[in-house]
Amino acid sequence: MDVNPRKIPRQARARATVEAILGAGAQLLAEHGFESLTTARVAERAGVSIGSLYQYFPNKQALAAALIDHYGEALAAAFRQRWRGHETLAGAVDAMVGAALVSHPHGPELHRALNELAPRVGRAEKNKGISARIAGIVTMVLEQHRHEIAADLNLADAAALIETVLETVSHRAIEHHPVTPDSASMASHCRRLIMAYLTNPAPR
Amino acid sequence: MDVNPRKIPRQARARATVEAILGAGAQLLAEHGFESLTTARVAERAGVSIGSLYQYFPNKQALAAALIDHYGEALAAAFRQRWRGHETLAGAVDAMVGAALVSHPHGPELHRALNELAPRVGRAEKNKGISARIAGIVTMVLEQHRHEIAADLNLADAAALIETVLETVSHRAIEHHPVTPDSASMASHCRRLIMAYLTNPAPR
DNA sequence: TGAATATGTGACGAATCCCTCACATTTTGT
DNA sequence: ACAAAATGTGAGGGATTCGTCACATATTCA
Repeated sequence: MDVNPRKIPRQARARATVEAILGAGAQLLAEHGFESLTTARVAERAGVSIGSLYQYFPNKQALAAALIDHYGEALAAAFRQRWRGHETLAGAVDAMVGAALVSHPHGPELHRALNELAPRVGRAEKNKGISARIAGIVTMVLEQHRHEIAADLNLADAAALIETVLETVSHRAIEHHPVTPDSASMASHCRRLIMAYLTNPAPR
Repeated sequence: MDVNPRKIPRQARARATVEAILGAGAQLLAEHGFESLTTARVAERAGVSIGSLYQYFPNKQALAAALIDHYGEALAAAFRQRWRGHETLAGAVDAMVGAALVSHPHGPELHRALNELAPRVGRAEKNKGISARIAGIVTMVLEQHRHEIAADLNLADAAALIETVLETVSHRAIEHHPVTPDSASMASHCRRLIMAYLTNPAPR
């Protein structure tokens, strides 16, 4: 299945069309999921004709892949800008948890939908790459506070685990998990979880 | 959308038919996801006619809901049987992590697919209920080792966080996350994460 | 055994969806 | 200004899907 763009927009008008299509696709994907995402509905919401959509995206999967690429980059960029300049490890962890809890620039539904979608449109690696980049950022932050972290902890492994925890906990917090009292408490427990893990050496 | 079963099977033959339909549905859901799950394909894989399927499930959503109920219960039951009789907190945590890493009695794909599916067929609460029950089991385990756990930690909150971590980490470990070296290392880090969280009081 | 009930079948109508194509309109470049 | 290129349009073909219905077969029970 060819997933490459059929034609690149040259005029400003065409770029606006593509933007409108991507925006409409993101909205509908977040609202109703992929199985009820139809090319006709996307075109309608975008305010363009179905023909215009197929001029830039050869098929429905290509549209989905474009959405994953477009909003995945936005997510990683949003995360990168939130961890700079913290003097202490506690401050950096605070920032990371805070970032995870708010860093869904286009809503958690869209984030989840794109995650589910990626492996079905040949973009599994792309999405894993985003996670890996965020884990890389976390690794860098941890390195800056190496002296506060248990010496026997491998930073790359720890960063991968923390990235996983951050992503999921943020999802759960936002969807009001029944056993989770509220987001503030969740964030506080999450901070404590990560700090305890980082600063205490393995027992025995 | 009515999601209740249309008719309950009375004869053994009918029960076998329903079982075959549920089994086929689970297989296809895990293999290809919900958007390519068609009633005709489910019936074909189950070895029954399409008409038989519609005798017990009024529509496609009802079939999905039945799958969620059926396999959700199986998951909770599988988890409950793995935590009994551990003398130490470390042993209990080991057991929980191990359970999370293997307790997908019908494969992680099915588990993920059902999780994604629940909110779209009126079963969001059901799935949250399963998580809550697992969190409740974790709470009981923690209570049995109260003396080994930091006194200022609320056990219910901690259990909710741990349940979340266990579920996601197991997903990631199985799908071979790139930055995760291997499952064994993942499990070891996961144990350390949870133990550090539980046994160390909040700093300052 | 025979009637009543339960279960199984699969062709088919109605609805929906993906995508194409012939053509209209706008913009660019000379 | 005018031709060439870029962009936009939407009806409709071909394919797929959901769910029904009239009928066949199997089981139960008196």
